[in-house]
Amino acid sequence: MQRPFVHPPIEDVTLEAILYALSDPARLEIVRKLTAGGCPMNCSTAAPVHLPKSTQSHHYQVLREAGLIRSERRGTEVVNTLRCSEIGEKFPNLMQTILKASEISPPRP
Amino acid sequence: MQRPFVHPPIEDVTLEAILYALSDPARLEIVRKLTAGGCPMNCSTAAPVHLPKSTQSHHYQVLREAGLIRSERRGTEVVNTLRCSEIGEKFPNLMQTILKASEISPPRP
DNA sequence: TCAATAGTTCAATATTCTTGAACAATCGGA
DNA sequence: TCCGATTGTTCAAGAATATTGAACTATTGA
Repeated sequence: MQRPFVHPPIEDVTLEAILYALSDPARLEIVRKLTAGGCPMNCSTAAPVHLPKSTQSHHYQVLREAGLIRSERRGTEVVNTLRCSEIGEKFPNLMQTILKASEISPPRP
Repeated sequence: MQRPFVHPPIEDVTLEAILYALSDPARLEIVRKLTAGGCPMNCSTAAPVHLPKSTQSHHYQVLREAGLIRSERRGTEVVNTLRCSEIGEKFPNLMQTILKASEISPPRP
């Protein structure tokens, strides 16, 4: 049996959990795609392609539990949406500023 | 022999490392104190009192390696300063917005 | 009914965190 | 100068998390 998705109410969403969720490159990329593509977007579309699907699934769980995304099953797929407005109300400018910062060129390899 | 502190050049400072460093409540509190107190500030002053000192030392190392603080030995103490201007130039508004968000009331226990 | 699709769950390994204990460096006073 | 106090670092071991292959679930379409 597959467990239903759990989404924390916005009151329980913490800055620390958001920062932690976004501190992983794969998760940050997912959120960037969800923002850019104009949510919603399903898992396989938003996730970096090179990761195993069990790892991807884990990353979505972290994002969900941090309160950043909302996930809904649509048939065989899962559709994810950013919880933009709720987060924007609780933490003004946070997502915009972080996403803007994520456009800065990363250090050379 | 005690190793000298290593501070990454600002080009090597990544958003991910900053977010990760700030995702820990103790480290976020340290940075908040450094900001509020008008840096510089030594370790024992800035760190949450309830943590073992080896843990505190570890948190300063994470902050240092993320590029958030600069540490200098002054006699028996270590003085830490936020690398405000450098970070502010590379990631505009990032620190201000995160620190502002950190003032939001956390969820009830 | 069956195969394909899209994810989830589990379990094992790998990595990272936390912290007590020992150590290092500096300072101030006797 | 020697000693003890102060500040913090380093090490090592156990605790906690992350990663991922493999098995499984649910849904859809033929």
